Amino acid sequence: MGNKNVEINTESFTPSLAIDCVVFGFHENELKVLLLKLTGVDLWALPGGFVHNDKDIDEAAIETLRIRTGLTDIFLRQFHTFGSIERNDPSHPNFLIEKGLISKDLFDWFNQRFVSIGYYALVEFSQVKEPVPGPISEACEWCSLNDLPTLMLDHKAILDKAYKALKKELSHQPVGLNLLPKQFTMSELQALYETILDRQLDRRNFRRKILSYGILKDTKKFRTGVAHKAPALYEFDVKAYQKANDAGLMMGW
Amino acid sequence: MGNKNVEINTESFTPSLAIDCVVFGFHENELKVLLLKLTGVDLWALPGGFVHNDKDIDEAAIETLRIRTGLTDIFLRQFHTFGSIERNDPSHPNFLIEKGLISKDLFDWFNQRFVSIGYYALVEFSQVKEPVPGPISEACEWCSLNDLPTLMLDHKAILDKAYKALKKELSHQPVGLNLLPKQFTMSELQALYETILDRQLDRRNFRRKILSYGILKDTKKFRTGVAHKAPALYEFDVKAYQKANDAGLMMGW
DNA sequence: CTTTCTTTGCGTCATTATGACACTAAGATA
DNA sequence: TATCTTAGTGTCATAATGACGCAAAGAAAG
Repeated sequence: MGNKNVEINTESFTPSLAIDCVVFGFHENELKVLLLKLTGVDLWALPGGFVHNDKDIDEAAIETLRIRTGLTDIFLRQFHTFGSIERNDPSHPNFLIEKGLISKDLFDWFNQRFVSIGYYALVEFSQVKEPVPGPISEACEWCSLNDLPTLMLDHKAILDKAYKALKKELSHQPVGLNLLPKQFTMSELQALYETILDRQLDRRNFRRKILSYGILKDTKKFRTGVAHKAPALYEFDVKAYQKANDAGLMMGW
Repeated sequence: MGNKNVEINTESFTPSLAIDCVVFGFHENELKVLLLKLTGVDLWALPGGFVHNDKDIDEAAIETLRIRTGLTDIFLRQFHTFGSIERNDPSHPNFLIEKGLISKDLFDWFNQRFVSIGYYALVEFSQVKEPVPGPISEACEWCSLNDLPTLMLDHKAILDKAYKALKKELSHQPVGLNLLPKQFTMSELQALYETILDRQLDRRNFRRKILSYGILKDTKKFRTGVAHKAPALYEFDVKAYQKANDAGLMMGW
């Protein structure tokens, strides 16, 4: 079962090191995460990978994202490194072999102690047309944060920590450019904030505050064809957005 | 020169992984960092260490701190993992051997690619009586952040990032309990904040704000014997402090 | 075509938080 | 006793925030 697919040149990887990516997307007013379903088992995993000996760890994250989503130039943030000893489940390599996910010659590699560097990514949902599974997995899908399947090892803990980091980031940096399409309505932007913060916000106060940052550009266009009054379409003013991002703190939601 | 001292059982360490600690202290209105001076060279380094195969990475940081300061129960935060490929200077192991800092049989170990997990620690300056150097170093001293010596490899970058992280933390969590003695005056607390933020604060507004958080307890005692009006002594209300810490954000300095 | 309903866009108002600054009291020193 | 410096308290104007009202723009229903 798919052993042939798994060709890992373990020689070229830095031992003990892994990276895991929590890829967030926003769709239908829900936060989604990109997950891989292990082949033949009802277990899911975060997209991840190993670190090349002669590459930055950031490169490993970028490469993982490219492989799964096809996207380069993704918003990425390292948020935590996971290195507790319990995360290293000694039965895990056996499990992988039993399920035919890896071949026996990879046992030693997977039997190491791994420390995993966690990254989270923000991507525009619609840009990821067909996420591709890896050699160990049979599916790569967006899963709603509110309805997650069972995750491998400590991946649930990693995901939770990433979500917390994202929540925190939202209070200091204008998140949104990376999660929304080019043009969007005020309501859509607010929905994103409400979803991430998991809290209702007053419509009018939200508009006042977000506009006061001066990072939005009114496109003078309107979303038509939808019910009710046609809402104005906004874009991010990329220049001002970057400036606000560098300046940092604009907190308080 | 001191080769005898360096006995590292590299077998028991997780390969490729190192940890570095940025230990902050506050003394005479200055932020200090604990640094080690390499033996016989005018180069300094952050206290650090390797990770035992069967220990959490956090343990490695705790152990490093214990060895250098004698303190257990230290405030510790993982803030970033450094894994760029440039940080791995291939001439570094040679340098260590040339200077007699390590013996040749350790060459292979030090010649690996290392990824370093950065922690910062906050300690009460006076509690660290006599910081102890390691096998590679001849001195362990507090150095003022404003007047740092030349640091090894990318340790300056690590230190800078730690300082930034501390600054950020200050806006969200009540830092101070760990950096000040049990009892302190309002001015001393303010000086700490001003030092970390590197910015002057209005005396009266600072008092109002910090008191509004309800994390301070008036001890009803006064610092006597000093010049001018005797200032009141405060303590942290540990319970309220922890609560504020858990609740998170109270931002805005 | 008119009414109804929902969403958008703009605004008000009271409360709170913030920054700037004045004044008095306490205690050491001259 | 006068002087000087720091501590402690308060004021005031302005900015930021939270709660909420209302009219206009359409789509849908009658």
